[in-house]
Amino acid sequence: MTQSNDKREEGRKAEPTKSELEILQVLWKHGPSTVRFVNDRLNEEKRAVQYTSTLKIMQIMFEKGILQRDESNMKHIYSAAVEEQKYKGFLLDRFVDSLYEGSATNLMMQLLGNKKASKEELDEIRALLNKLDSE
Amino acid sequence: MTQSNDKREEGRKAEPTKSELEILQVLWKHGPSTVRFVNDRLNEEKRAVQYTSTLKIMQIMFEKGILQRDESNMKHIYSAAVEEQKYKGFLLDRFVDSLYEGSATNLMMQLLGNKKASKEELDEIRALLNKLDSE
DNA sequence: ACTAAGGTAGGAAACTTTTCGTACGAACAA
DNA sequence: TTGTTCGTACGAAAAGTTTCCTACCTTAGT
Repeated sequence: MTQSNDKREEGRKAEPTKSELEILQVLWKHGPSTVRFVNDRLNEEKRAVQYTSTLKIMQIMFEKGILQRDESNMKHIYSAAVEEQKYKGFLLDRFVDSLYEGSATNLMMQLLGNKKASKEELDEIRALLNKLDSE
Repeated sequence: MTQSNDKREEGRKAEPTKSELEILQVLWKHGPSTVRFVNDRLNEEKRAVQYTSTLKIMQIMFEKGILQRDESNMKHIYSAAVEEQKYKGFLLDRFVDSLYEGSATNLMMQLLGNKKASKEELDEIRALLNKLDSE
């Protein structure tokens, strides 16, 4: 056996659905929260969604191991079980693989050509490039 | 009325599914093709999939306006109705919006920090940056 | 004319994801 | 104690996606 048993399956967050992603964003942004809180944020920032719908999805995510929860109180407190940067990196890799044949550069090209980046952002990127270079 | 009627709805390719994306890739890469050809490519490069399954999905995509087809022959010739760069740009925007709050820079940071880019790629990016700067 | 091969079309079935109705428990105010 | 509010849990319905079975048409070979 390697290091992976069937207890948590660290690496297998195969397909985060759109809803799951929205919920993760809220938890990453605001930290551990109740279902009520998450649902309110979704309704404010995204779209109308019923309380029990949010609850259901969060329960499912909990079962999948994407979320953790503290059940010591009646109001369960949920939090992301996956690290934001790691997880986004994982999704990014998949995205790059599926659309740009795995070439981050291709994506960059597209991004830069897209006028999505302002002057300041370009400078920022340049700075980062230099920083990476000197390492 | 503006210029949009209900005939084609240019802008509304809401949710490309995974399968749809795979098919688009094939068509972008190889140009106008028969269903048979696309299906063969999918089976070679991706995964086992039945001919009629591919057919079905391509028919649906046609109805959605994502694909065009030439029916003058018995063997319909399908092609992408959406431009590769434009469409990928669209998907990229959505991706950036949903994961990085619309900040391309944030994404870049992640990308560069991810070691997904090699030395040569970094140089390439730098070159592109300079080119953009002088415009 | 007949058959075989290969194509399209349509619909049913299987899965997955999302939404919601309902039941029920705990906390609290009157 | 009783009623109201707010929470969880469960399960079914609804919607979307994917797969595949079947019917039927066209072409080419015999």
